[in-house]
Amino acid sequence: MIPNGQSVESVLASHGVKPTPQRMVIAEYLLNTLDHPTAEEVLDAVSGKLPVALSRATVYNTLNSLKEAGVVREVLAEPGKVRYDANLSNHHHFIDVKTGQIIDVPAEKVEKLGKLLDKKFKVHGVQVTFFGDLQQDESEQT
Amino acid sequence: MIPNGQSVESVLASHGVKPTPQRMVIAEYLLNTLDHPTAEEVLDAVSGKLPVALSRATVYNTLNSLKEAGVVREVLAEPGKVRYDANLSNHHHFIDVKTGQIIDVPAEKVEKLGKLLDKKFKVHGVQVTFFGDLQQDESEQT
DNA sequence: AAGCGGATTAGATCTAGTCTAAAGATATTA
DNA sequence: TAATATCTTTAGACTAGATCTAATCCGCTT
Repeated sequence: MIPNGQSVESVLASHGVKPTPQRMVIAEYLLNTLDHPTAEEVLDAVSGKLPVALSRATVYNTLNSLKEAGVVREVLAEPGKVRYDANLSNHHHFIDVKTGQIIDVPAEKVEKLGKLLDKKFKVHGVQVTFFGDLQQDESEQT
Repeated sequence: MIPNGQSVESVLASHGVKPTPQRMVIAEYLLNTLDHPTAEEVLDAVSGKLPVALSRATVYNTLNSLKEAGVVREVLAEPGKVRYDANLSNHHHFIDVKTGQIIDVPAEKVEKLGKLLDKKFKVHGVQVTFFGDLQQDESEQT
C-alpha cells in the first residue's frame, strides 16, 4: 500500500523509475490493492484505463522494472505463477501452500527470527511460507 | 533423505504408492539426494536407469503421486519452476530469493515461530523464505 | 486366456513469460 | 526546426515448464 498522501508519481520518481502513463496506471493499481495479483490480473485490471491499448509485454516490462527498482516484490505462492506485492510497508508473508492463500504479517512479528532459527545467518527480512495446515485458532484471536 | 536402512520400496508402500519400476527409480533418486531437483533434473538423472524409455509425463505423474502421498513436497524458490524435496525428515527451508538457494533447517529451530508471529494461527510446519540479504555471519558460525 | 483397471507412453496442447523488430515518444543538440 | 540518440511500447512470434489425450502396456482376478 502507498504511504500517507504520497502520489504514485513521486513513488516512481523516488525509486528512479521514469513515470510513463503505462507505468503510472500499473503502479497505481498495485499500490492501492491489498491483493497480490499476477501479471495477468494486473493486465485485466488496468486495461481500459488508458486511451491506448496496453500490451502484455509492457505489463511484464513494467513489473520487472518495478521489481528491480524495489517498488514491488515477487511472491511465489503457487506453482507456475508469480504474484506481485507493492513493498512500501515493512511486512512479510504467510503462505498456505495447500490453497495459495497469502497473509501479510508486520515485520516486527518476525524480527527475532534470526536468533531463534540459526546463528549462522543474519536475518534482514523474511517471508514465511506454511507447508502444513494453516488453521485459524478461534480461542486465541487477537 | 531416506531414514536408517529403510528400502525405497517400503517407503512407497508405507505411503500407499504402488511401487512400479518407474516410481522406484524416481523415488530412489529423490530419497538419496540433498538437492531439491526440478522435474527436468529428475528426468535427466533417472533416464537410462531403466531398460525402457522413461516418458516426461511419467516423471510428472510420479512426482504428483509422491506429492499427494506425502513422500515429497514442492518447493517454490524461483519463478517458473517447481523443485521437489523428499520429506522424510522433519525440516524446513530458507530460500534466498536473490539466488534461489535453498537451505534446509531442522524443524526444532522454528518450533516457537507460531507464538512469535501471530496468535491467530497454529503453526504445524513452516517454510521460511528470505527476501532480504541472506548473509553468512562469520563471527557466529556453529 | 479373457477381461479389467491402473500405469506408461509419445506427442499435442496449454499457459506464463520472454524475445524480436518495428514504431512511437521524449530529450538534446545544433 | 531538424537531426539524432535513447528509451518505451507494441503485436505477435517464440520458449519452457507442465498438463492433457488417446492408445498401448502391464499385472491381477476370474
